[in-house]
Amino acid sequence: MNIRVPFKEAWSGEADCKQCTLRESVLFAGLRESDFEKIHHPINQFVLQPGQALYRAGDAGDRMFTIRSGVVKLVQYLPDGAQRIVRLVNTADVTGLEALLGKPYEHDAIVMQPTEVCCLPASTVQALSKENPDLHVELLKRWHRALSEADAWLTELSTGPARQRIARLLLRLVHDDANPECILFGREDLGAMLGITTETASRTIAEFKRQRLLTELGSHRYRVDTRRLRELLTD
Amino acid sequence: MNIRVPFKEAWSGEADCKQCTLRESVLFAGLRESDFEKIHHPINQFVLQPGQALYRAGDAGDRMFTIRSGVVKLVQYLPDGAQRIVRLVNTADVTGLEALLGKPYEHDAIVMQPTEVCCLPASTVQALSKENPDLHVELLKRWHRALSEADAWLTELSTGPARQRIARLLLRLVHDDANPECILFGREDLGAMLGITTETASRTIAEFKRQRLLTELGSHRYRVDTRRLRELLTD
DNA sequence: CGAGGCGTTGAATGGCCTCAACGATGGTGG
DNA sequence: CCACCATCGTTGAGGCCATTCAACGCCTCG
Repeated sequence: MNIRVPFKEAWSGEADCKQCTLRESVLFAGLRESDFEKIHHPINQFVLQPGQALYRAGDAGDRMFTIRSGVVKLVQYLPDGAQRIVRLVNTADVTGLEALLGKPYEHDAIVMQPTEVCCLPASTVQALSKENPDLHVELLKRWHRALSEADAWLTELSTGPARQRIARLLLRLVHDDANPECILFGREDLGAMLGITTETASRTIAEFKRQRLLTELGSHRYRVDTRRLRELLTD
Repeated sequence: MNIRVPFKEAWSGEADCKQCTLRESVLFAGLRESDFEKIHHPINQFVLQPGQALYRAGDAGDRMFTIRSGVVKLVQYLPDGAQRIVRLVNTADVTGLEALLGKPYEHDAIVMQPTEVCCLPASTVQALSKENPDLHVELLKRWHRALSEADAWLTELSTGPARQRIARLLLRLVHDDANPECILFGREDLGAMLGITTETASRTIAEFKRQRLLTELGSHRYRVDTRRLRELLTD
């Protein structure tokens, strides 16, 4: 289904980390002038399209990825073929941290929207982090963040009846409470995130629309009635 | 229900990390002779009894804990009171890593069996890790391990029907395939781990016993028919 | 001996899954 | 430009599985 793309086809340039527009929030935020001189391998940038894989579970982990824009899903599979989306990776997040320890990737990382990524060779990050404690701390923060996310997915998105799970997911997807909009995923992905079937996901979303908890704005965009959704969770 | 215990009551001595019997597998495995001199605060050891809390969600995170023996559950709560066990911490694992970043703990850490712990002040670990890259890597490994566990709990223990979840949990609890025994938890904890009710947990365990997939050995110990359990997962 | 905690079991309900059909949408090729 | 097909979302019917509420036995402990 999802085709792995030779990175060449998606290559979109060589990054200038010093000038990076995400510099504030990005892994390399704490780098000093002198550190940049130690980056010998160029940092490449890519653009990927929905359905393409950033990496696959089991691949030798030799690089990490900073998401500059877009969304990536991390997918794990059970022996019987069942799949579960374990986490989402958003703008300014780093994924593929396993590479830092020389371990193979543990998920399929599959792009859900057009996505720009920077590709950080594990060896480069290893070398830099040996001498720069700030980067060190920054790495721990990323790992902490991933773990918090993982725990939240378990308690919020895999607990209770389907309506509550969907409600919690929607509230999670709305970043700005003043402008409560979000982009919703395909029903299959919804199911894989919440541990329910695509039909149940579809039915519940449809029901929310009828109850005007959701208003469709076109092209997968929805307005969310956060207040009533929250009520639904406390009753 | 679970009472927080002033650590004084459980205090069982001051650790000599150099002579630690877990030295091989423990966080401080990579420490050099010279590093030990930098440990100014003593490393305290404690013994806790089932039901006691190592720490509580929201507590200021100022120390991390190495489990020397026993099992600790990490619990998260939903606003409506529902609770979920998100991970277990076993012998030689470290918990409370949040403290390293100065963040409050994110779970209740509650002891399930009589448990020995070492208490590592966050400041000590921070200081040591600034200068010792081995400890640095060791920390990343712990974090990686926690994250892998978290993902596995989601895909293996929170996916599919109750029977499969329990089967997967049992297989996970058996460490030695040649001697397939495990210690089983209370039904309430089982439910909280798997996202099912205590009744369903009880019913399923009882059914497994009737089918001789499980044989009770007394005091929560069970013999597990790993082969037939695995078959159950692939059909 | 009584009380409370824990595991088990029953009956009934309801929610979710399965299987199936159908409409809408969007991209492709004639 | 339109017919065609594939994909995706929706909806229905039926059945199973898990939940809910309840009762009961067992054990430990005060």
